[in-house]
Parts: sequence; C-alpha cells; structure tokens
Amino acid sequence: MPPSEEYVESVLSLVEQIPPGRVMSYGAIADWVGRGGPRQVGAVMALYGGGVAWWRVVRADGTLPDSHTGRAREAYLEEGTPMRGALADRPRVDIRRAAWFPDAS
DNA sequence: GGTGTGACGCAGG
DNA sequence: CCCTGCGCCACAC
Repeated sequence: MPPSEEYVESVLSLVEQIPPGRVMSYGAIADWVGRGGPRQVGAVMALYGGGVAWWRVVRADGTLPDSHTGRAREAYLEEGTPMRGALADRPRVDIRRAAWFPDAS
C-alpha cells in the first residue's frame, strides 16, 4: 500500500513552497508535517516526487542520493544554491546556509 | 509476534 | 573522509 493521499499531498505541497536556492532535509519536512519520519518522506519522494523540485530535498548533511547527484548539479548552478565543492564529483549542499523553513521566508 | 528494507539521522571510532 | 552501529517510522512477508 502506498502512503495515504493526504500525507503525500502535505509533503509535496510543502516541497513546492521551498524557494529556489534553498533546501529542506527529509527530517525537517517530517517534523514540519508532524506525521511519519524521514523515511516516510523519502518514500513519498521516491514514488510521487517526480512532479516537484526534488533536488531541493536533501539529506540532513547536505548530500543527495547517489543516483541524483549528477542531475541536481545543473539545477543548483542555475538557482545559485550554496554548495561546498560545487565542481567536485560529489557536490554537497551547504545546508547551514541553504536550509529553509516555511515561516522564515 | 519477528524480520527485512528504505531518496533517513546521528553519534562514534 | 571512511565505515559501523542503532534509532527511527511504516510496510511487506
């Protein structure tokens, strides 16, 4: 069984609010929606994240899933997302500068 | 009930 | 920087 429709909606709608150049971690999203955990958020993104800015959802340490690092780099360059080692083969978002929360614009 | 599995998180070594 | 181990939530077997 896939996650409930409401849960999927609450997660995706939150992801859609993340401004360009900013990111949220799986755990932060889970805390904000108040249901499930980081792994549930990850499951939602894996199944239904294709329609949103999935590259703005990263791990708490700023890294991304290996399969997405390559495709995300171009988006990061365009949006000017703060990164560490932008030119390295393993790009890493500077989570401390790029982290975003709904109430903090 | 028990076990395994994840687009995870965090503390240790 | 690397690798482990354990906690975590929900689900499938």
